[in-house]
Amino acid sequence: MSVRVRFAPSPTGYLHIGGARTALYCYLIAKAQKGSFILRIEDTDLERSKREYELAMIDDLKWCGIDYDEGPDKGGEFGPYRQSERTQTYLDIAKDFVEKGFAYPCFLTTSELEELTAKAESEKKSPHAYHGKYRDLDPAEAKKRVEAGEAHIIRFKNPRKEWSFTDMVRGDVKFPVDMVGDFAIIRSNGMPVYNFCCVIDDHLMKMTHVIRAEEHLNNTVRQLMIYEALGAEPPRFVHCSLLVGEDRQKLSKRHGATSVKQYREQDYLPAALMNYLCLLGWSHPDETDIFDINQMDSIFDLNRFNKSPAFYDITKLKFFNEQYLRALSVEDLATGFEKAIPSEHAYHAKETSWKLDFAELFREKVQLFSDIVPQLGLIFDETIEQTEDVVDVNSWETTPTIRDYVKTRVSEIKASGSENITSEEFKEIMNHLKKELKIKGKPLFMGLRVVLTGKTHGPDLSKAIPLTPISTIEKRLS
RNA sequence: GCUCCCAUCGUCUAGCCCGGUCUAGGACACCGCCUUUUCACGGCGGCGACAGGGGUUCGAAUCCCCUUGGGAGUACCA
Repeated sequence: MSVRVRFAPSPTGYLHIGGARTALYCYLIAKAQKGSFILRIEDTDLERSKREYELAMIDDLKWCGIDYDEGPDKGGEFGPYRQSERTQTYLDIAKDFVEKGFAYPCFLTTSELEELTAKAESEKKSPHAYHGKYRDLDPAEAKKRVEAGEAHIIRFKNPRKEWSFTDMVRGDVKFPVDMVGDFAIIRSNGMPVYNFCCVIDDHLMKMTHVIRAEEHLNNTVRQLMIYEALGAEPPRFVHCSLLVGEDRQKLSKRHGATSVKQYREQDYLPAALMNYLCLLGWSHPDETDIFDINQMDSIFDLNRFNKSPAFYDITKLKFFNEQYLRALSVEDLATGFEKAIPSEHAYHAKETSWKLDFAELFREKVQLFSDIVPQLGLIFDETIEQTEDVVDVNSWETTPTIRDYVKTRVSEIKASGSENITSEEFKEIMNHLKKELKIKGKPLFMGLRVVLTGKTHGPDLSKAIPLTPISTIEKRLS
């Protein structure tokens, strides 16, 4: 039987970094086994789910390079792939469950439930100890009350036995009899609940593997019960490790940039992000770390998951991004810059050679700008448009001499109508300083750099200066 | 509280299943040197870990138990 794996996000926000990693794993496993990868939208929580998020998620997945075979916008043999469009299926099964005694209507009101939960807490009992109040109500009477229109939910009747399953990452996992109570499967508004829909769909859509993060591990016990009631064989479960922040807690919004969208906006390269994410909880058999996720084929082995939670470290992400940035062709880099070039450089940007020169210059210097490296737009500023004086111009005694001479030459060049200093002219300036003024070594290079850029490090001057408008240079000299 | 899961350098991890080849390997970060008449890249090197305690064994990072620590779940969220 061919492998079928699904990624089932809830459209309640933008695609999360953790979600992207899970999606990536699902995608890679499906690919490695030549199976199918399915996108299913779990939007049964009417209040929180929004169509715009669904669209944004699909868009982000596309940006990540994670392509699925079946999904809400693609269709497929087992659709629809949006749970809100499958409500009747769930309701029919719930009804069947009630008739067969696997589930029952519960008339507990929200306030009653709160009271019982508080009572359980004070008695140091498990909070679900009282959820089964209507469990043994006569079915005929329950039916009568439901038909009379009394508010109710449908609860699953916990068969109260021990459960266990073999997780492909965790190994054998056992759950005790009273781990959960009689949990809800249909809300009072008539909408079904996650654990119920998830199992029904995984069954109906013929999933062979359920791959998700460890936060769902405990849900498995409820799901196992539903599989049994359905008379269905559960799929293979793969609970991979959680992504955590610096406080070691589950990665969430408060940890900073945690949505894929934010990295897109900062121009991170998707291949770099995927490569990094792939290694957070999984290891390559060859112990290599830079690799193309699309060239893994059967290398992606689900026996290589690490069980412990992984810290999402942006410093290391930046390293991956740098590696990918360097590997880009000069042409691709130049294309990437196009949108980032400020209008005052428009005359430059028209020249392909200028763009290529700049791209090449940039590539050499990627590391230098590691803080802002992903942001091509800002790179431009850092490389060419350094405006702040961060260094004392007089830290070298030769600096004033250099500045005076450079000032004179720049005025001359400008007077001749040039918009920038050519490499030849720059070389002449260097030679003059060297030969006529006898300045050499560090004072020469650093002096020139400080005079021209106001900083003590940056790209090779002979390359950067010809790319800088003469007006910008003049401003710095004044 | 209860249940489940986890535990190798600061971080991501290899090794663990099938004990010896591990004075524990790689990568990020950090530090140093070399290269470059700057910075960076690159090369070389350094710092740096088997949570603790008991077993089992000739031998344990690897197997077993306990302790400690961390995390997740405990919803009419997913």
